[in-house]
Amino acid sequence: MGTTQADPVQEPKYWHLKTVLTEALDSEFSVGEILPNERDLAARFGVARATLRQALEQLELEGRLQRRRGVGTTVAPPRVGVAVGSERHLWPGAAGDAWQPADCTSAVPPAAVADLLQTARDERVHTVRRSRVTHGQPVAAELLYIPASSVPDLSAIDAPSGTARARAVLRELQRADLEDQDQAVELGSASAEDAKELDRLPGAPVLVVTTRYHAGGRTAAVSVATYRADTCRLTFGASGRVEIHHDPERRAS
Amino acid sequence: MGTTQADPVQEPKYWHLKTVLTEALDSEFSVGEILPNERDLAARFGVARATLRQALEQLELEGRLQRRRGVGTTVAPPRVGVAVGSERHLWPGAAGDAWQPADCTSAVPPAAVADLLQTARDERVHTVRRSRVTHGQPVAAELLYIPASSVPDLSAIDAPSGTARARAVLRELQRADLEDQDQAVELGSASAEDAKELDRLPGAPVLVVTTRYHAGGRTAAVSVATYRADTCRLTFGASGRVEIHHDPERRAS
DNA sequence: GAGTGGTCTAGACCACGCA
DNA sequence: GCGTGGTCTAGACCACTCC
Repeated sequence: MGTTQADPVQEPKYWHLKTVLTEALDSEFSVGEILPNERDLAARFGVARATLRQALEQLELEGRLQRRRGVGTTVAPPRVGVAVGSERHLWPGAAGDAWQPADCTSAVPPAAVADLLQTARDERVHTVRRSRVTHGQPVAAELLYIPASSVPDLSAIDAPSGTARARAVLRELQRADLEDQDQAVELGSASAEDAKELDRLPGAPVLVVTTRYHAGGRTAAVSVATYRADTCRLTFGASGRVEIHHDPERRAS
Repeated sequence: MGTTQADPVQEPKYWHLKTVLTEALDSEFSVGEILPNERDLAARFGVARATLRQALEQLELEGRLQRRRGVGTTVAPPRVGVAVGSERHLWPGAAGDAWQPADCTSAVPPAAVADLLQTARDERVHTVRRSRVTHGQPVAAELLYIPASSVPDLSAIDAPSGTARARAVLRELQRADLEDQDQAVELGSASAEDAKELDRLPGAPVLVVTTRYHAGGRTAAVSVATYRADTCRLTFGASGRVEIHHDPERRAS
């Protein structure tokens, strides 16, 4: 009855690698430092490159590493805390918000958004693109969906598209009374378009924040914002910011 | 102006595969249905199994698929909306919350948590494990860190560990005035321990929600909750729930 | 034991950033 | 042009679930 076995419980190699690398990152590397390339690292650990990459991918997902094609792998700084839920009762585009309007067009929203807006599935709405930058780095790309009925007085004289129109639409939106807003966060992967704005490859993991703005008893606007999951920590309802930590991996001893 | 490009712009195979599969899922499959196995699918699409897997991994990440070793790949139901930020001004363990206490021990918290708690890095605190179940499925595992000073009247007579003690600690916590709470969400990967509770493999993507509870001008407790990223959509501050949609991938036309 | 997804290998070529 | 990470292949074996 030998349960005595020291049981090398078949921990996958890439998992063990991840542990080893994590410890090395904690003790022997400093932020911004570049790691040896993948081929060298794989050789050093005696594994195939694909296996090493599996470990690196997880570490990048956890925000410990940053990899760039043609450049190399570097040690990532701690995640940035990004306030997402603190400006309650504020319209998008309110003075001093962190977003920069980029463009405005008109389009039929995805069915899911049309349902949130309670518009017909083939109804065109204003779409405003905005981007959010922190510490000089792009952290989020947003698409705002605003039914024409939410900005009834939008002047036809304003520019038909572009940044100017984006500002005009947001300005008009401010005139309604914002009653409430609610948000949801889920994991997604960057579309080709978002990826470009976020300086990542398509498919990169993102945190998708969907916000509904309520006014006049209906949903006056919907925002779909995609945040870089590797570099961002979304904060909700905090008063003071605390710049601290990461590594969601390690728990109690 | 030539946006006319037929430009075979070198879209990676796995990306194209993902698109094709997504469309197939939308039109030809229903929730719960099982897909052909990976070897067959790969053959059908004329790619290596590894390439097909890259596409499946992304789809699973986006909550469209569910894969289980030894079983197969099935079409996942839409993500569940899980209320996370609505019970403001409520202590963990308040009557009717969604959590079920599982265990309670005492341990030195990770440095990051000790900093949040403003305790010494080698100070032991109470740690309460809880789990959250929705629709019969486990969706989250939580670790609560509670300094002894937050529950000063905890009777030494209570059970030294186990569910009973967990309840006792939470009960004592209610006696303080909760002044505020703030939360942060970030992407992480499941520890071996969490993975088991969440019925996933270690390393599975999770949304890590860190909550600080403020009372008496200090941080009275810290909660680190890990939610299954594949199945959960975290909702904040909503009044009414709206069960709708997913696919954060598709945006405006 | 049969069939599934999970891990791993040892190669190859490609896209990109930079000098 | 060189070195980097990103994609892809065609195999192999393993861990798991279910019959």
